[in-house]
Amino acid sequence: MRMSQMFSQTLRQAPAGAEVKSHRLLLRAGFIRQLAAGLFSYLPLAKRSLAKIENILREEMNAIGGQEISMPVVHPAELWKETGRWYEIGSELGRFKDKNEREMALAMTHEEVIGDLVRKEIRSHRQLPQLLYHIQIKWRDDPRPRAGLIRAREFTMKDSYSLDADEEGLDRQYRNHYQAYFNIFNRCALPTLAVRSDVGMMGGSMAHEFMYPTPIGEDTLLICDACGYTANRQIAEFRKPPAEPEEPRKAEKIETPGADTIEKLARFLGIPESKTAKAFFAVATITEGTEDVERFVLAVVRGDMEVNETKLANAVRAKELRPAREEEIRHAGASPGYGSPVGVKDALVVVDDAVKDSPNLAAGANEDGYHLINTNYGLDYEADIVSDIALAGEGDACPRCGEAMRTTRGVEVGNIFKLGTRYSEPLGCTFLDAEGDSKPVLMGSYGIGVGRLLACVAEEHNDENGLVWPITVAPYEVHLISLGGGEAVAEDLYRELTGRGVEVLYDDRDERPGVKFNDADLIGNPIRLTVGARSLERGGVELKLRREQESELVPVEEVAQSIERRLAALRTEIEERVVEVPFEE
RNA sequence: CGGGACGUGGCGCAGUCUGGUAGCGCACUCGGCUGGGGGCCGAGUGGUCGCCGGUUCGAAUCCGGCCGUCCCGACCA
Repeated sequence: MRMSQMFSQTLRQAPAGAEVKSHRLLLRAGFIRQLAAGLFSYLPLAKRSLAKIENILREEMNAIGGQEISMPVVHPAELWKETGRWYEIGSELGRFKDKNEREMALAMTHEEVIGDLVRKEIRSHRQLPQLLYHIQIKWRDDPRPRAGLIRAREFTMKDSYSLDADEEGLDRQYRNHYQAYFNIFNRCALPTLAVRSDVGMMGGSMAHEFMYPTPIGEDTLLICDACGYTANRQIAEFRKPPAEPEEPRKAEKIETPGADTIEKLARFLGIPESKTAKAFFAVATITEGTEDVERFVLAVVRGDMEVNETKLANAVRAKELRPAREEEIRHAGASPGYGSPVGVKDALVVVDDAVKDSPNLAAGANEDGYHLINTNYGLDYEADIVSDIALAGEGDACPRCGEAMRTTRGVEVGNIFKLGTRYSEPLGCTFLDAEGDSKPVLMGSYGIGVGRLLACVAEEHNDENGLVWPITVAPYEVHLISLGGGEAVAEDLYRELTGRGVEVLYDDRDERPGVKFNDADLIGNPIRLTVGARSLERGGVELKLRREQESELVPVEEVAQSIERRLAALRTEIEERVVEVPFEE
């Protein structure tokens, strides 16, 4: 491609509002343009990089038996009503009516449509297993799009769906994806971690998220460097520091004026926070039968811990969970700042397992200005549910090996879910097994955000001058610059290299050298060739890797060979990153 | 949805407080010089100042409403 004819232009300054590095650089280098919040156009450079990523996705999906299909972006509402998601999902689902006033949905994901295909096509266990995938646009009306391509409203996703007759088959497909995803991210030179995760709106029994660790990430991860345990904070477990064994004493009400936080209470009583109980009030939306009801939830953790709202929501099987308002708390007979399960009515009481095993805790008396000392689970109050509902944090002990864990932030670039029968049952996706019994198909779903992946690669590979693409994702392999006196040789080289199948971006513009060098650095193709009177006098063409400082002088007639050698080396480097990864459950 | 900020040529911004006929840098066009890290000189093109309404002799500027964009939070895969 000749830059004199290329549609993309570089920008000296990034538009205001682009704060994240990848967003700024992709904008500045002419890869993307924003149309509206969370909506982007992909210019030629981005389109080329995306095509490369998509090909990697295809290769890895095909390698584990995937077959590519394509499903619509617009779906009839009926399908989404069948799985219940039409009602479960809020404004994030795009809805509209067609000209006949039929309700339609914009695809957020494609479980419903796959399910519809499966129930129409799959009848026998002989047709299983299957792995179908497509690369398609999704619409999620995110309440807050941000960070450019990292969180867009319209985005392209590779999603695959596995269909199996039994648990072993589903497990195999899940593990295949686990490895394939590492291969994909390694081939894109993007460091990632697989972490155990919450199943969220997808439903199902097991899920992993593939996280690119970066401070701009929106998720918090817990990592144990000693044994390799990794988990999203939403579900991360940890070993809770055990309480000192004591004989339970009799609860006693005492005056604690102004001690409406755990910190103040502990200081007032002269005890550690671990000797107190913390109450958290929430209202959960729970589906009972066919109805959604709101339940008041009183959660209790030990004073030295925080409530994990995801764990709490899962413990009560809530569809939604929000903090309670003061009047709701008072209505239940509790008192904000002085709350505990003792004496509250009409509350779903959830107690963290550590509270159950910690004797003689100071807890609220449900009366402003008063606490109870020496409360004991089982003596002073009971719970509807005892479960782990505590939030893991920096330094907490690993649930597996007990070593201190650390936290880091991450961007989710992919996820894998064992859906089981979450969709096949409501949609009636059944098959006849070898015994002639009708059984629901076991499904898995596996997603990778293509644009987000591109943005993460950009986020990882850049320097103060611009992007530094890995060879597998770069829009072009070679950036050829002609300077004064080098035009004729550059033209010849451009013809020769493209003739040999090398992807060359050729800066044939009448620009000053500084402009050309800066644009080359900004765009970030891996190899730069510079031809000018000065280089020719010294005996040839300058060859420089984007990521390195020094250039090498190559005689004109050896350039093609030299380029091919360099490209092969860059590819080998990437291939060496692709290794087998042990499955961490 | 809660909090905050911003909206002025393609991009980055000033002007708004204190109302008086819209400006700077970059980009773009033409001419000339220059020619290995965003160069210089000269001449130009381009803006209903987000939209609607109000106040006023007069509104980018003051007032009200709306829309849009970004950031923090809530939410979410």
